[in-house]
Amino acid sequence: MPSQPHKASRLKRVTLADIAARLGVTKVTVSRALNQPEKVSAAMRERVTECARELGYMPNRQAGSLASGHSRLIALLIPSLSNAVFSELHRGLEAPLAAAGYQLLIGHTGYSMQEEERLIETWLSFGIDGLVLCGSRHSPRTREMIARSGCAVVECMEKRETPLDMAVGLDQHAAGRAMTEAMIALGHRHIGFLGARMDRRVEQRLGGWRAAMEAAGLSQQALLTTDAPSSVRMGGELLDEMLTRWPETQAVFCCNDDLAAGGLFECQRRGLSVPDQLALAGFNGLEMTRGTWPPLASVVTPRREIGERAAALLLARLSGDLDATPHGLWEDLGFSLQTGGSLSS
Amino acid sequence: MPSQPHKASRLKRVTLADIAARLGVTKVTVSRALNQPEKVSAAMRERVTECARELGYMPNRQAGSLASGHSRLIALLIPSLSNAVFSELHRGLEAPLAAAGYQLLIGHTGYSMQEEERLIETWLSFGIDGLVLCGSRHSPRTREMIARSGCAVVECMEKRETPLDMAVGLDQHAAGRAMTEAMIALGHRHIGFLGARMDRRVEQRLGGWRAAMEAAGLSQQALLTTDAPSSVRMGGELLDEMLTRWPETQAVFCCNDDLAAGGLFECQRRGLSVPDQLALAGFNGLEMTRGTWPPLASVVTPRREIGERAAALLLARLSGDLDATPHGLWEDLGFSLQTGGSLSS
DNA sequence: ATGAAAGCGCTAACAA
DNA sequence: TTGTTAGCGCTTTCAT
Repeated sequence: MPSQPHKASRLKRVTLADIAARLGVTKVTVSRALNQPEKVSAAMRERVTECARELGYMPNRQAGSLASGHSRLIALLIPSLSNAVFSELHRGLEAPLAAAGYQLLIGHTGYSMQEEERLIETWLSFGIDGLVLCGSRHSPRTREMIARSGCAVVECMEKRETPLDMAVGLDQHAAGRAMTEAMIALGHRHIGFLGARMDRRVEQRLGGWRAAMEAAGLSQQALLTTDAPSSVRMGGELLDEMLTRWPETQAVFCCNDDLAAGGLFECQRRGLSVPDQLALAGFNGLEMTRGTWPPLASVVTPRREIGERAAALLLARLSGDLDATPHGLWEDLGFSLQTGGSLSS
Repeated sequence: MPSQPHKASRLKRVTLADIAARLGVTKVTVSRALNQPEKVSAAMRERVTECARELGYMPNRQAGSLASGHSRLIALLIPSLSNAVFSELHRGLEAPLAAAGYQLLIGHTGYSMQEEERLIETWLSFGIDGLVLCGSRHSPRTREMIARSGCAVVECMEKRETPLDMAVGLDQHAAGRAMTEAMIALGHRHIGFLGARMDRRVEQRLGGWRAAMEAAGLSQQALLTTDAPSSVRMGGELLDEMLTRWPETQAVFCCNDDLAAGGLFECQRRGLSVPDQLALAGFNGLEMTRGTWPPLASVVTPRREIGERAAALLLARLSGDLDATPHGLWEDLGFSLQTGGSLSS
């Protein structure tokens, strides 16, 4: 590694040894006073904390982790920073993990398995104790590294019959099917599907739409997908194309709420009334769906609860409650439908 | 620290020593073959990489960092995970830092100075080499820890006359003023301001609105703010209240695009035509503003460029180009106005 | 309640 | 090109 002139200019680091020397005790005592205060006399505790404060001591956790073999670090890998779904997953994880003394790291994969692999390699080499992943698609090397490391893992969001270790989420296929069935039940026959950023979860939702349409004997013709990132604007463009190609369309199921919001704006642009002339539904039930006009119908997914449950599983695993949380565990947290609004008045 | 039964169950870690023993050389040689391949014979390089692969070797970066004194880790602290502004800042940082061999850590402060302090303490104790912060408000302890550590720092987004080290962003006050002046130039007299999540940047934008209104001799009465998080829904609620209390309002400047989008939906709910009956503007110029109908007027901020510039400054500092990047440096990357659409047809 | 010794896995500086 | 010697700062035993 190259030299680092900048750091060279800093003050010398204060270490346990400095405190120990100043107090005429050994490093062990100082370490205990700071990390296991009950194992040290009240007087000593007092003197050590006072001196640490005075000198501006900051522990070196690299050294600590190296010596102890664990870091109290848990990494969360999310596909997208701007997708509110993952920020709510994060919210669910953060509090319980922090309460148990774990620090949550956030990594950004950009929906790339390769980037996921790179990040996991980095995190593992920094000694993380646990890992939270989104989805169930991982490279072979990712699987191998995780297995070797013995790191606790939870896979989130989608159904996972054979998890790497533990998994918690919902059945995206069933959710897609349920919403489509609701649309059919409202009397719609020409129901289109709009999908962007076609990752596994979106494909599962699409599968649900297909299953429902097929079961009802309806045409699966009005289908438009793109691998490009999902966005409000993309929703408008896709809906425009759909209405141009299949003008008979009565209802559109969008693979997420951003797309559906864009669809809502496109309807305004065209002067189409929602839901009277066109019914619209999204997926995830983000906060936004209750701020649009009309309110957006959507499949509400328990993102935050998934995070909370994932945290609980991780903590159980890390604390050694092995029997209570069997490997291969899969928990289904379900979903619910938010109808009305953009679907029916 | 508590015991860790889970990790105990894993395979023994493969270390440099294992490879060295197997090859009948010393650890140093193996370390060199892996990290400074040019310092070792081609044959040796070959044997080492092969053996490392075979044994599934994964370096321990805690040990490496501890020994070398640097980690090649840079932390980015963002106030909100779901705000697209910060995800684009991240995007700007990521590529250049990765290209230079640095790993970017993401931390989430939730707009809390205290959480920022806690995170910085954690990251510093894990030996980060650089730090990217949003904004210029930091607790005294945060400043002190950063100073002691000698860690390179860039403060992003807002104007900063006296940075901790380096800063890059834009003048939020001037941006707020410019948009307000544009609204005035369009002939509007009753211009309201809507603000949520009143952090420093939003306060500066509000200050810009005030300055422009005052300069034009207009009333600053139509002002509604809340400390609650910003959201589409909140935008609708605030606009509803504003139009109820000040029915004469002709134009509304929202402190960000989410709020403005909510305002757009509220106008639909009320059957108000935008911009004919009410003009609307947001702030940031997110992708979304080009997906609404009508397209949303907004102040376009160079978030991505700020990230790229921050990365460049950090790398310059870390590589020792001290003279080229003076401490106390502040770079203004400006802004631009996106008008038309929701502001005027 | 405190200490002594040993070592976590790696890299830096210097030798050969 | 490769090896030797010393740590980095902390936490573990195991003693006392």
